[in-house]
Amino acid sequence: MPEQAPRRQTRQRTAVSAALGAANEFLSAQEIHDVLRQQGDRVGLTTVYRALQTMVDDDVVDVIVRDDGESVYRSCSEHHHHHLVCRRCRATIEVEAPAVESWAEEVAAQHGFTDVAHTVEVFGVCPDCA
Amino acid sequence: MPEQAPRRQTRQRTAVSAALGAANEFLSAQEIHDVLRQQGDRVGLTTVYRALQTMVDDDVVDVIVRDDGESVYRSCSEHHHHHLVCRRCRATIEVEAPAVESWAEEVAAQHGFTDVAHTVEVFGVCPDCA
DNA sequence: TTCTTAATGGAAATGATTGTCAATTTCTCT
DNA sequence: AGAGAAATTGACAATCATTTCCATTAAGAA
Repeated sequence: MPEQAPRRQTRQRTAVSAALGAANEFLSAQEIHDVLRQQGDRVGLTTVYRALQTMVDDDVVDVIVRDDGESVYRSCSEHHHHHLVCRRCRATIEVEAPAVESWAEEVAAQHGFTDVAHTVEVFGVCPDCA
Repeated sequence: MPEQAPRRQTRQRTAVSAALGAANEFLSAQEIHDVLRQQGDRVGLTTVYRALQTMVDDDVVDVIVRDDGESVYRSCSEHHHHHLVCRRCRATIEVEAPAVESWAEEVAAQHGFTDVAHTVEVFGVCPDCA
């Protein structure tokens, strides 16, 4: 199952990766593009989108689609996890959800569903913003 | 907290509501618009969007944003619940998630988060489609 | 170094959703 | 029933994130 896609190391991809690594929150493609520009890294917006997409495919970056439909990205650890996100400052904490994992399996099984996946995001206001 | 917005009963709103009630799956605004048109109900697309929005505000309709960023709607029961959705035929089942509720509270509290909310959706392939 | 092909990026296209605003309709009040 | 204020409608234009195009550039293997 290891789908080995050719992936060349370019200045642009490195830049996107670095920007994402420096941030501790979810950023949109456009925000990343702005950050890079302010640093003097000239990278096409299209390229930013493409870089993010490949990183998502490679499972080194997480995506969530916000309520307004915009996608936001964040570099992540490899193992399965979920997020606790501050709706004010956007600070993000990765959390484990063993209870949820088993619950999802169970509910799905109960109804005869297979090939199960799930999305879980928790939103709130962090201590600093409260 | 009861925000009593004036809501007039119109042919269009009734039509959207009925279409949504008849379906047992999440439909996009455009799909609802198509369904109505095929029934001979001539309703403007803009109006469909607005009707759905008010219904969401009134908590009689659920929305979820799909991975591609498109919003899909479904009439729902009043109480808090989550969804088990077939990724093939889109059939949807409302499920309770007591374990998840408490887990979310707990995790949020652990990190000092307040004003907590969460989203949970489970996807899979239903028995009929498997 | 040369070659093959992935990667880039600016501009144009796409597609869902929202804004505009004049015309229409609901519903309350008389 | 009639009048009138305010909500609603709908065709079209405008937004805006994301994608497509495609000619140019650059990465990495030979």
